[in-house]
Amino acid sequence: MVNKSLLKGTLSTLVLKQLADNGQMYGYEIIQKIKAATAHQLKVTEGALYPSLHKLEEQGLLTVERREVSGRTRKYYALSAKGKKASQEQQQQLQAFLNSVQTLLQPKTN
Amino acid sequence: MVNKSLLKGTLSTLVLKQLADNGQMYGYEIIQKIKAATAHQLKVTEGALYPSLHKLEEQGLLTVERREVSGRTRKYYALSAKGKKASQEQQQQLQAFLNSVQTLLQPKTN
DNA sequence: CAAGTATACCTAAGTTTATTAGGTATAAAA
DNA sequence: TTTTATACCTAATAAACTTAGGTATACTTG
Repeated sequence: MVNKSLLKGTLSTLVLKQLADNGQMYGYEIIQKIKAATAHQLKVTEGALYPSLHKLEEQGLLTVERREVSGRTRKYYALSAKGKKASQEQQQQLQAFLNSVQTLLQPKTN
Repeated sequence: MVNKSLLKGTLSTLVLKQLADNGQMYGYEIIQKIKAATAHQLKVTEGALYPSLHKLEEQGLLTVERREVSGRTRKYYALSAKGKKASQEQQQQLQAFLNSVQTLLQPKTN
């Protein structure tokens, strides 16, 4: 009943950041990486991730390459030039947002 | 064209926190407080805040009291007992979420 | 004094972005 | 052989915003 995902709006920024850090990645891998990096705190669902990837691709921020790996198809995504720029901008905005929220969450000094 | 609000999901938690810190507050005041506290970084719109307050009230987290002040009606909100508990829980969850996102935003150590 | 700005509340339509709940398919493990 | 992991996908629904209005009073300013 709790925790209806605080993720809204931040997912695409986090995806871009993963690709900025790791170069080529496929969807399933992104999900696992985020889960591992946050000690299973953040769990990106496939229903959120795949549409997000498709949108980023559509916006020209990602390039895609299909590859067969041990019998399965993977779609490797990477940042385009436009995507690199967007990634940096969105990281800065998200950081500013985090700072603001963090400020508001500070315990009140009575 | 930028910045389609990263606020999604966090607003009600921030509202509860404001009330936890300041006791009674009215809607317009909450908007100004958040704007001021974040150096105009976070701007809560009325279209977001008022429905949020109504929902929190509906959930029994807030109590309301109408008051006339210098010719205008204000609705003063305060945390109920249930609201105090919810406020603390939601703060903790939001903090955990911020920590996770912050971790993911850390510059990669190559 | 009139007009604009600030204060103070509200809602409805539309958009975005997630959740939930499916679906397909192969490979590895039990 | 059945389950779990890997790997992709989408459609219906829900939540939570933005945008763009509306009403009304008080204060400020040319």
